[in-house]
Amino acid sequence: MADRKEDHLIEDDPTPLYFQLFNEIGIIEQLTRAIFEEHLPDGFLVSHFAVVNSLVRVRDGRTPLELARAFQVPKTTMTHTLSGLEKHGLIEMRPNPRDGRSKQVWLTKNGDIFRENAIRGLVPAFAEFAEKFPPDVVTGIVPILAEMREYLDAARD
Amino acid sequence: MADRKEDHLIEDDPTPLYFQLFNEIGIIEQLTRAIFEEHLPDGFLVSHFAVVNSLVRVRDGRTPLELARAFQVPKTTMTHTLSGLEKHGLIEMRPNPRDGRSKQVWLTKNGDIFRENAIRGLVPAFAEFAEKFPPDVVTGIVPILAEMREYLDAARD
DNA sequence: TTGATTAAGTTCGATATCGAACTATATAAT
DNA sequence: ATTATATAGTTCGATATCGAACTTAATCAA
Repeated sequence: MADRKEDHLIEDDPTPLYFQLFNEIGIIEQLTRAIFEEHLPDGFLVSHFAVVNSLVRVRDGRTPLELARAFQVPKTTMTHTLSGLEKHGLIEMRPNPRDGRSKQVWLTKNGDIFRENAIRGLVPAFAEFAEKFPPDVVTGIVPILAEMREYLDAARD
Repeated sequence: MADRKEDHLIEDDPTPLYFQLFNEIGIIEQLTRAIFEEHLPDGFLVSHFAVVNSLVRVRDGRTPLELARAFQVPKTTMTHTLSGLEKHGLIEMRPNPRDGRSKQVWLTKNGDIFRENAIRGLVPAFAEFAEKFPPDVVTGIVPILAEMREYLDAARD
């Protein structure tokens, strides 16, 4: 029979552990978003960069609704984000030839330059972080985080 | 001399790895916040719960500014959050006997009940999550996340 | 076809976040 | 003591997020 300490440990309420997990994640998100936005030109948010980056990394020509789903934001939010990008000339909205209700989002030359500058601006911050948390440490936790993200995403009905 | 593959690996640009880290964290935050708020009474946000929880877990009687610093939000945001909590009778604002400019935030009985109900409502969601990600897995990554949080917090000038 | 339903995107209204400016009080300097 | 400076909190204005309702076009049914 296990001793009392062990009994206590296995029966201990795990709730605070999960609270801590999501709390740490929430704080890191808040801090990194602030750092991120410090390194973007004035008036640009992470949401702007994320969309532009996705247009390069995945592909452009997607519809606003596809982008809204990719980022899991309401389509009204995506309308707003895209209008900001369009106003700054980083994207072009064209009619969707396959659907008269729809549009396509295309990256402009300036959009591409914006992304490259943004990434260049961020690399030093990453480098500093990487000194303290080298790639192998990050590689150790990213797969679990990705699993959690997938699980939570799927659980979202 | 290391072979080419290895050379490639050690010289490989780690930037995408760090992008992914913060991206996964950002998505998890977004999804868990949504889940969290689904389980709170209508009109309450994570920020409300977080403050009430802190008043129990740390202590009440702290000033709005102390709370703003604890959550790393501008004091104007804390004013807004506290006014919502006060309007619902979950906290009481009293003058600070040590400083005529300042106030103290005290939890009410209803605030305590609110917190207990909120936690009770969240436990099932945690339990489901815990089936897929048992405590030992979470224990494996929380310390690193906590270290990252501390580092980023300290780096914030 | 014609009419009904569904879907893409926008507009509108409500609220959260946050910086700048303001008010009132405390602290420091002389 | 008087004056200058700094601090706690609020108010105000700008913008982001997001749901509801709306417009227009596509699809489905008869």
